[in-house]
Order: sequence, then structure tokens, then C-alpha cells
Amino acid sequence: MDLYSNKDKFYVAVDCIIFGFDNEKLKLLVFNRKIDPFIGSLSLIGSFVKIGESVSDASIRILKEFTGLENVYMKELKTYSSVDRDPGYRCISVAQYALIYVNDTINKLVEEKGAKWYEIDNVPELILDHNEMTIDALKRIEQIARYKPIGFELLPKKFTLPKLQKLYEAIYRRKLDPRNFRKKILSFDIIIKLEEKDRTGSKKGAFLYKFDHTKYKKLQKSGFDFEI
Amino acid sequence: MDLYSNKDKFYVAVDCIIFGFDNEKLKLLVFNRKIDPFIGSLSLIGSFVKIGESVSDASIRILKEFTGLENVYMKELKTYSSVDRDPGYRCISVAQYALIYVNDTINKLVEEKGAKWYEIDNVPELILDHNEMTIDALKRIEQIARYKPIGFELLPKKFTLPKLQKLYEAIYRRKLDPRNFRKKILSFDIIIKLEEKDRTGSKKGAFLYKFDHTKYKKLQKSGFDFEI
DNA sequence: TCAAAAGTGTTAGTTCTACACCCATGG
DNA sequence: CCATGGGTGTAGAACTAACACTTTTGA
Repeated sequence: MDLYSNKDKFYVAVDCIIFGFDNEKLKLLVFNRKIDPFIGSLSLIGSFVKIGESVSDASIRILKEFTGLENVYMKELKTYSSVDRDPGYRCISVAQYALIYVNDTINKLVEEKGAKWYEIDNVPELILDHNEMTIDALKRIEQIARYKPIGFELLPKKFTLPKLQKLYEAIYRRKLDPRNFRKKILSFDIIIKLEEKDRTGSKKGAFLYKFDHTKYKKLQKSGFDFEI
Repeated sequence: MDLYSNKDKFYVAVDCIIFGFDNEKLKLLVFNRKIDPFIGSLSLIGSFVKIGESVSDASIRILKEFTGLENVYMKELKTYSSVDRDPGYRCISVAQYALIYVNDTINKLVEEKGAKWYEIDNVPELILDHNEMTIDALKRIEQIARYKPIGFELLPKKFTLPKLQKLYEAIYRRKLDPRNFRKKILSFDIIIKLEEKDRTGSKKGAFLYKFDHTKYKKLQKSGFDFEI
């Protein structure tokens, strides 16, 4: 007699809530489904976990399959498991969220695969509980951004302070004072000023900075408080 | 041709990391397994999700089956899904954590079922990845306590400020200044002082308070910051 | 009457907020 | 030479942290 033999089994899916920061706006990556079920409808990027992979492996694989994106910082949001969440099948989904800094390369990849960015205040109706997932993920990102320098890790390797500020403004959905923002950020002592300037944003140009992972890890261990 | 027919299915388990606050200490509820696999070993309270219930329904049912406890505030921690996490079977587990205020009734229930409390700094070796889950849950509780009045919600309906302080001290693992703690807590304006005193803690007795759920909900909506 | 816990006020230091102006540059 | 965004200093308000004493009462 095997303990497991009479236990139920489930399809396990992963759905990825991918936020992109593009043109000073926060956007959601939405996929136009080319397969059944729900062919033609809009949905998050998602698929089934395979028996030989972990949920997070699956989310990496699925994101790559659907968008070509790799090395994306993705975190588990939570599981969605209502009995009737998918009317077709009993399936639980482990939602994952990510925030990426959109550039031309990424946009090209995404377009090729038929995915599309929607501004966060203008997300269309998605299948199943995907709108709910999106709302939950937004809340989570706002929350996380309060105690982790989520912004830094997600910007390109080199970034300017005005860009970083725009990112936080997009996440918090409010304007921040540039003097205070700058002071605050620099006080954490986890970014390093470079010699170079980025002149795409203005004539004067803004100095580029890079994230200091070593210092950040040290700070993290001593349990510091990150609050913009 | 059915999209789902060639997809893999998984056993889905729930493991409950139940922290108890008892005698001014934070403790973990551990179960002495009476069934295979791992009979005789120590583990968290956990079992399999059934096809007709959601993960959170399962966690409520499982907690009750194993401990008799009901109406416990339980939250999802995260999923554990490494391919080799359970050497016997491919099974993913959705860990849930809770923090409860232990009293005699609870202790009796728990003892009857053969479960046992261990002080948090003295947790024995548990099966599988249960020690990892415990560590992750502890971190989560510390984190959550920073921005939610987790303490209030988990104390009995009526509680004293010294007791609340002890709870926060247990969670943060450090002493707090009673003057400052009191000021801070009262400044949130989400607890109501009662006429009664609790004299179990001292001769003088400490005034009882109750949590003001209505005010708290309002505050929450306006996105307030809770920080002890 | 005294031990033990409950309860209170103040001050110095820190951090936050709000605000206005100069800088560097390409067009 | 000027429009545009980048960059800085400061003062008042709010908050935090650190501290010592009084109150109540049962044993």
C-alpha cells in the first residue's frame, strides 16, 4: 500500500507578470494567444510546468519561449488555485512577476513573438484570473520597492539618477523631489558614480552610475531598511 | 487533440509553518510523524491538496486535522518545487505560515494530536526542506511585521501593551524601549483602551486594549506605513 | 513596606520635507 | 543666447532614541 497512490494530481502552470519600464511608463507584457484554449484572447505569458523542472526553472523556460528574454529577475508572487479558476481543467498556477528595463532589443524580441506592452493603467481584459494576478503583482512590487532597491537591480548596468528617479516615480505613481531623491539614494552608498555621462536625456548630460552589488550584499546582511 | 493530454501532473502538498507566541517566546509547531514516509521523524504539519479544494482550503483542513486549530490567520509563504526535494515522489509543496497566540486550550489540542512546540532557536532537524521553510517563514514574518500590525491581529481579542511589546520583541529578537514602543503604537490610533485590567502579569495590572479593525482598514487603504 | 511591573515626559540628535537657484550644453 | 534638464544647500518640522522616575498593589 502506497501512501501516494490514492492522492490527487494537478496540472501546475506558471504565469508571468512582466512589467516593463519604457518611456518613463510602467507597462505590462501581454500575449495574444495563438493556441487553444482561449485562442485569440489576451493573456499573461504562461504555460505548464514539466515533471523534470522546478517551478522557477519552468518560469525561466516559459519566458524565454514566449519572448526570447533571458536573465530576467523574476520572483514568485503566489499560487492561484481556486477550484474553478480554469473552467476547462483543474490546474493551479504559480504566478511569477518581473520588472525589466525595456530597450530596443527587448522590444524587437517581444514584437517578433507577438507579445505587446500595455500601459499599466490601460491593461485590457485578460483570460481567467490574469487581471487579478496583475493587480496583485503591482501591489507586491510597490511593497517590495519599499525595502529593496528593486529599481537598481533592474535598470541597465549603467544608469543615471534622473532615470532611476523616473522608475521609482512610475512604481509609486507619484512625483518625487529630485533633491531629496538624490540625497536619499546616495545615502545608501550602494551606487558608484562613473566618469561617463549619458547625453541622451539632455544637453548637459547626466552622470552614469553603477550598482555596487558587494556593498549591497553587506548592507542586506545587516538587515538595513531601504525606503525611498 | 487535447492541449492538456500530454501535460505532466504533480502531487501538490501544503506544509504549515505554525509559529506560536507562548511564555514570551516564539516557538515552532512540530509534528512527530506517525505515518510513512518518514515515520518517526519530525516534520512540519502538512499533507496533500485534494482535487476539490484550493491550496488555502487544504491548509485550513490540514491544520485542523493535525492540530484541531481553527480560525488561524495563515498566509502563503512560497512554493518549494525542486525536482529532488522529495526523494520518494515528484511533489511540489506550497508552504503556509501562521503566527498564533498560544493559550491552554491550544496547548491541550496540540498535545492531544502529538504535536509539540520547539523554541525558535532550538528547532530540531526536520524532514525534507522543512528547516529551510522555517527559516524562510521567520524572515517573512520579520519583514511583514514591519509594515503590517501583524502583532495586533494575532494576539487574543483583548491584550495589554506589555504583552504586545513582548510579542514584537520575540519577532525582532531584540529589546524595545517601553516608553517609545507605547508612544509609537498609540500614535497609529488603531487600538482602543478598555476599562479592564489584566492582573496576571503584575500586581498593579496592565490595561487591556482591543484592536480597532475599522480604523485599521481605513489606514490601510490610504497606504500607511507601519514601523515599530 | 518593598519588590515588581506599569506607566509617563523631555531633550538632543537625526531625518524628512519643502523650497529656489545655478550649471552645462546643443541647437 | 537661451531653453532644457542636471545638479546642489538649507531651514523648519517631524520623528527617533535614549534616558529616570512615579504609581500601584499583593505578598
